[in-house]
Formats: sequence, structure tokens, C-alpha cells
Amino acid sequence: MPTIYEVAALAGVSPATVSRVFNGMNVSPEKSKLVRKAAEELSFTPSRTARTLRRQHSEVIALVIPDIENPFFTSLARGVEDVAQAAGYSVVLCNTDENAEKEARYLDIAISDNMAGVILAAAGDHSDLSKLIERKRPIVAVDRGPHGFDIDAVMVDNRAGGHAATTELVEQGYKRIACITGPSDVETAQQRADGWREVVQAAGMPATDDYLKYSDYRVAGGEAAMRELLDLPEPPDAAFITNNLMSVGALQVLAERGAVPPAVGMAVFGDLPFAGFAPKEITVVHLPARHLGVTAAKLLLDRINGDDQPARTIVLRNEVGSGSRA
Amino acid sequence: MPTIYEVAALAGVSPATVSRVFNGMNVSPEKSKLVRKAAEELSFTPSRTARTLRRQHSEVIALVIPDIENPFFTSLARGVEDVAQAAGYSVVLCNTDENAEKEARYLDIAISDNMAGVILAAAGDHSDLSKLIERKRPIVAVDRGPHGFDIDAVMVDNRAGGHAATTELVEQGYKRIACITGPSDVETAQQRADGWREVVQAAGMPATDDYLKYSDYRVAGGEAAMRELLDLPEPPDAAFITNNLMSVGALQVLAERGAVPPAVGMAVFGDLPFAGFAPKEITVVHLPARHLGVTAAKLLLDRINGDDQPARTIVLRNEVGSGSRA
DNA sequence: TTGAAAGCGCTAACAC
DNA sequence: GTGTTAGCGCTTTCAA
Repeated sequence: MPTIYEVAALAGVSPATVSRVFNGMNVSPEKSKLVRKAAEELSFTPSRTARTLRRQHSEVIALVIPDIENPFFTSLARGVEDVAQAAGYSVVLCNTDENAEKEARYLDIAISDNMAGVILAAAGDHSDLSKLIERKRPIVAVDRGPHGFDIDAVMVDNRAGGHAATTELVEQGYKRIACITGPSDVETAQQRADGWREVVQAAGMPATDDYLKYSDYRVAGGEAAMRELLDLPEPPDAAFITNNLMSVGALQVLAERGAVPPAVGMAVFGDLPFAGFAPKEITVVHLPARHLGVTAAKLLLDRINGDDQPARTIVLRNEVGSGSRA
Repeated sequence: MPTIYEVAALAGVSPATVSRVFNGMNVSPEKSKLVRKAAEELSFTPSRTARTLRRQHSEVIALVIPDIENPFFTSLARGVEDVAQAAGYSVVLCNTDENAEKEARYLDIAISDNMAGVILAAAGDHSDLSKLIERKRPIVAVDRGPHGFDIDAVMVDNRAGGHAATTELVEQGYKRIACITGPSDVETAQQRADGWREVVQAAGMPATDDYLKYSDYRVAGGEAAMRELLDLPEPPDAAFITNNLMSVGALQVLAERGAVPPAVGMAVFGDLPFAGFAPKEITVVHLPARHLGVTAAKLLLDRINGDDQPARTIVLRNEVGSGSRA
């Protein structure tokens, strides 16, 4: 592995000059040319490790998400990636599997690797960000809130979305509307269910524990929950499902039992993945997944570049529509 | 940021001892305890950057894939991740977007960051791995071949899969079977189409250019290609589609035109994403996506650990079945 | 078992 | 505009 010293020797300049060339600083055209030629000849690749050690921060940002197999998060990731790339940063994806320990490990790595910053969709409501904050590493929370830490956040209005989706179901004439939501320690799960509860109670419909299933935001979880609901002595005639993946599972069960929407009503928080084939009668709260990522990345870059204003929270709009997007 | 020096000072030992404690080397229990306490007190996190610089390799492996929004690759990624994690490595995902430049950039970063190794699903057939190889960084090719470089590879039998899928269509009685495949510079696209061509020609059916569409392995591409096929003066009565995402687009078009399978026959190489709702009459060549990842990661770890045998190529089985998995 | 010290490859004062 | 040099935080000989 050639180093700047070897390049410098070959080019007949000092190591500092080589460094300057590779960092776009002022160097005379002649020397610059010499350096480039020497570097080429040795197929020199600068060591980002050494540079990071010296500068105390790298050009990579960590994107920590709970489920890399969920299209919502990959779409969000694309948003982050696109703006990060444009600014010269690379993004490393860290999959926590909704697991607090894995998350903690990745956050440690972010520190330990001197990463420029982290964008976090938290695995639960107990993420410990104190070390990051102590060390002044910028963090922005995305999709899921900052849980008491004073940091930037980019969110959607979960309660309002749950409210709108459920309202739609009521207006469609359904009378017993259940809710399948995510883990009880994930705030989005609570908030979306809150929206549901408000509407259902206001309409004088049952909002019992039987009708509110906590699950896991995954396909299999949605399947299981929907099965339980349909097996109730008095099964619901519609369900509000608080994420995309669980709705896939739920739909599956409905199909098995020959009760595809609108036979049983369905509203979903989040876009159905690869929705081309889903029934049109499903109500969908569209989420600006990519835009969440873009926005979070912009906030993070601001902070990395020294922006020092008080923490901001940005709430993006989500809009209710039908099964497939316009 | 506390360093081992500060921990050493507080614990009353040398920096070397602190290092040894954190690397599980032989240190007397008493000193060890002192060090741990001091580290805890200072909330010390060792710098992986410094360690990497010193050791000349990190504990991270790069997984370079063409499309992070394709469930096939995220599933593969999960496989990689699971075995890497278990061995103490972290995985960073690099999304190349089927773009050779982005890929080259990421491969450079892998070198520059002293990563332990890379698993590559190549964006085209011209990836330049020479720098990696020069520097003796282990690489394993996954899903797509090594293109002349002498490295480990984990593949599926694309030609055989294309053959089997198309044969199924023939047996179902379709007479004019088209093929929608991926970019012409991606070998899997060629090989799968080769399998199709063999069967179709052997059956005395047309295998004209009209019936073979090169596309982009993406939803929109599948959509466009299927549209073109159906608009032909003599449209096909079935299609073999060489990846999961394009089949989603194709299915969409078929649905629009009221020609959902089996009205028009369809066979797909790769599992339909979130398939719960797809017609059962679609023939699917199931791909062991996760297993590809697992296998690739194991090979890579072998190499990282110094395994020095000649390059191996492992071909995993894929099996033909119906729309949804058992 | 432990410590002293060199050095991984780079950048950023500082001097010229 | 350019060179010299110290040092980022760690690991690893080498000696004791």
C-alpha cells in the first residue's frame, strides 16, 4: 500500500503537498500535475482511516433503522443516500432488527469510528443517546421521536393519520373497527392507535382490548393478529392496520377466508409494498418515506456543518388515498 | 474523548495494559478490574479508527449491491449480516444503483477504509477488482459472477432456472412465449434469457428479437416491456420474466388489460415480493436469497481468517414452484 | 505479567 | 506556495 510519502518521493515534493493536492488546496499547477502522475503510477489510494484519525471525524454517516427488509425504510434510506452522496458523504446502513442491544452496538460503533453523524429510527423508546451527545456527534431522529433528548427530528403526524384512516372506515359504513398496531414500546404504534381510538370512541363503537392488537410491524405479526380478530366471538367488520408489512399479512388472512376488502374493511398506515395487486378498496395513508430521509439528511448535514440553532422538529404531511398511488 | 492514556493514568497502569484488557489478552485480574473501573468512570470507548490504522484492517465488511429497494438483495443482506454479526463483524451496505461509477467509488472506499473484505453483486460485467486484489483484500462475488477475476463466487444456476421456468410454460400449453430480461451487460440477464431461448427454440416456437426484451430489472422497466409486448401485432400468450421486480410491473400491466395469469401465462425468476396477493397461476423459480448471503459471508470469513485455497465457486439450487412459497 | 516506545498514514500548524 | 514536523489513539515488539 503506497502512502503519501512514496508519492511525494516519486513526485519530488513533500508529503504535505501531496496531501494538499488530494484535498483541493492551493498548489501550483506543475506540482499538482507531478503529484497526480505519481499517484496514478503507484495506484495510490489515500487512507481514509489515517485521515479520520487525524481529523477526528470521517465522511460517513450512519443510518440506523429497525428493519432493512421493510420497503418503507429502504425508501427512506434512498432519500438519505441521495442527499448524503451529493454532499460527499457515504451512508452506512445499520439494521437493528427492532433490537435495543443491536442498536446500542451500532451507536457505539458510530462513535468509535468517528462517524460524522447518525440518523436514527429508534428500535424502542429507550435509546441512549447520551454518549453521542456528550461527544457532540450530530444525531437526527427520523420517523420515531427523540424520547427526551434535545435533538432534531423528522416525523409524520401519526395520530392524525390514524384518525383520518379510521374516519374513512367509519364513513364507509363499517361498524366494528379493530386496530392492529406495532410494539407497545414504539411510539408510532401508540400514536397511530390513539388516532384510531379517538374516532372509534367518538362514533360510539367498541374500542375494547379485544379490538386493539399489539403486534410487531411484520408480515407474520399482521397475519397472526388478523387471525385472532376474525376468530373473536364478535369479529370486527373492518381493521385499521398501522403499518405496511402487517397489512400484507392481514390481507393474506382475509384472502384465505374469502373476505377480501371491501367484504371486510381495511385501512393502512403506510403504502402497501409493490401494491399493484392489492384490492383498490383499501384506504391508505401515504407516507413520504423518501422525503423523510431527504429531510433528515439535510438537517444532519446542517449540524455537521456547524449549524448551532436549537433543536428542530419537522412534521411532514401524509395524505389519505386509495390502494395505489396516483 | 477519553483515550487509553487517560484510562491508564486513572487506573495506575500503562496504556499497553489497557489495550490488553480491551483485547482479551492476559492481564492479572486485579489490574484488569482497575482498568475496567477506570474505563467505566470515564465512559471510555476505544477508537476503532486508531486501531484500524494500527492493525491495517477493520472489523467491517462491505456488502455492495445494485438495488437496496429490491427484496431479493435485502434478503441476501440479512443472510450476510447474520453470519457476519455472529463472527464479530459489522456489515455496511453500499447501494450502487446498477451504476458502475458508484460501484467503483464504493470499492475504493473499502480499500481506503481498510475494510476486512467485500461481498459484491456486481453492477455490470466490468467491475475492476484489481486494486482490491493487489492489496490482498478478500472479495467474494455473489449472484453475479467474478468476470475473469480469480475469486470465490456464490451463484444460482441462471440458465437452468430460465430453462425450467420456460419449460413449465410450454407444458401449460402456451404457444408464443416472450421473455423480459435485465440489462444486457448483466450476466444473469443473459443466462436466464439463454435458458428461455433454448426451450422456445427446441419447441419450435418463435424466439425473435420482438419477443426478447432487455430491460432494467426494475418495476417500471417490467411495465414498459410488457406493454410493448402486448402491443405487438402478434402479441405473446405468455412471458418469462427474469426477475422479481419486473414481474410486479408486468403483472400490473396485465391487470390493467384484464389479462391476469393464467389468461396470459407468466413465469418469474425469483420470488414475488410480498406475494400474498399475486395470482396462484404464476410459475416461480424460487431463489435462496438469504442463503446466498449466508454462503457468501462464510466464504469471505474463511478468507479473512487466512484460508488460502484456490478460488471456489458454489452454485446453489433453485426450485420451481407456484406463486407463493410453501 | 507489565511497561516503554515506535509507528500505522495522514493533516495542520508553523516556518520559510 | 511549499516543506518540516508533531501528533491523532491505538497495538505491538522488545525488554524487564
